Amino acid sequence: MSEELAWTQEKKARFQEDLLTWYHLEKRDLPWRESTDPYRVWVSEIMLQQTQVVTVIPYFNRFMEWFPTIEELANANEDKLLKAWEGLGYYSRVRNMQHAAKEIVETFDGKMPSNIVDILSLKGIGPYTGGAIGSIAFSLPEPAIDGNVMRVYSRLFCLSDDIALPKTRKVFDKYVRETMSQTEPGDFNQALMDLGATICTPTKPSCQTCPIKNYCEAYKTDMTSSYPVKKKKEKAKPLYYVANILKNDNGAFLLEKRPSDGLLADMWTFPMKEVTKEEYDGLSQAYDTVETSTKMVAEQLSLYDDEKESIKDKQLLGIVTHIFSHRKWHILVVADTLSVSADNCLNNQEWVYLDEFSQYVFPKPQQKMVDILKKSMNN
DNA sequence: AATGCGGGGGG
DNA sequence: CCCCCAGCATT
Repeated sequence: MSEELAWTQEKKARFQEDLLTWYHLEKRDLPWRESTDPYRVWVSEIMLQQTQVVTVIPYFNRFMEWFPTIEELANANEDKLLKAWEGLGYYSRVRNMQHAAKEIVETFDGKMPSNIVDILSLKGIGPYTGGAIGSIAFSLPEPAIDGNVMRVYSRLFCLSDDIALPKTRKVFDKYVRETMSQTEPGDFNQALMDLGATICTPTKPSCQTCPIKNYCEAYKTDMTSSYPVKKKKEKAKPLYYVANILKNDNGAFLLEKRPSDGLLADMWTFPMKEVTKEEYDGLSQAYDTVETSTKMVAEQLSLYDDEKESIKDKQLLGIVTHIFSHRKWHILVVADTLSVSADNCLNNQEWVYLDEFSQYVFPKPQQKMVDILKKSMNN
C-alpha cells in the first residue's frame, strides 16, 4: 500500500525549513495563537474538531470570557456550559471537556499535565488533540494528525491507504513522526494544518504557491486529484416528524427537554412525534388542501391522547429539514390555533414565553422552528 | 472495526 | 439537488 520513506536527513531538514519559513510568513492570525497557554490551546483544539476556523472564532472568544481558567470550567454551571456550545454541534465535546477539567483540578493541581501520557488520559483528548496540545503548548515532538495532515501526507508520499479506516492513522503517524521538526514541533504541526486549509485543499489545491511542492510525489506526477483515498460514506437516513407548537392561555409555549443520552442530549425542542413517511406525506397533503381535513389531521396526529378533545384546529406553519451525519430530519411544524389551559405538562416539559427562549439551549433544528414561529406571528 | 454524534460550505 | 469537510467515545 504505502511506499517506503526514503528521505535523507538532509532532505528532511530542508523540508522542515521550507515549511516553517512559509508558516512564519503566512500563518493565519487567530485568537488562540496569541499565546501557547495550554488551556487556550486545549479549548481551541476541541472546538476545531469537525468545525471550521471561521465558525470557531466567536465561540472561542466568548468561551474564554465565560470560563477564563480550567478551574472555572470545572466549576461551571451545566446550562451555561451547554449555552456556550449552542449551535456548535457535537455537544459531548464540551461535557467531556468539563469532565477533564475536573480531573485536572483534582489530579494535576489545576494545570494541564505536560507529558503526553497524562494528556492522553484526559476525557475527550485523543491522539490528534493530545498531539496538538503536547506540541503547541509543551514543544513535545508529537504528531497531530487530522484530516488536513492526512490529505497533505497522502499527496506528499502518494499514500493510497483509505483515510476513513481507523488503522490508517498509524501509517500516517509513522510518516509524520519521521519527517517532523524536533525543535519546533508546534509550529510544524500548525504549518501542516494551515497548509491543508489554505493550499493543499480537498479540491483544486494551489500547488503553484505550495512551499513544499518540490517534495510532493503527487504534484510531480500530476496526481493530486487522486489523493487522499477515502471510502464514500452512507447517505443520511430520512426520518419524519411532526413538531407541535402549543400555546397556553397565558401565551407561553410548550418546550420539552430531550433525554440525557443520544442525539442532542439535554437540549430543548418543541415536542416532536416521529411519524412514518406515509403519515408525513398524508399530513402535509391534508394541511395543504382545506379546513375540512383538519379534523382528520387531528385524529391522525394524536400528539397528546389526553388532550385529544382540545385539538380542534391546527395549522401548518412550515417545514424544517435538517441533515445530521447519518440522519435527515423532515419536520412538519404545526401550531394549534386555539389556546390550551396553562396547567398540565410532563416532567420534562415547561411552558416558556417567547422572550425567555434565549435562556434555553436550542439545537439548530429547533432554532429553525423558532424562526418559522416568529415569522408566522408577524403575519 | 463499526457506529453515533452536528453543523457548515460550495457547485 | 449533489458533493465536500471528520476526532473521539462507545460498543
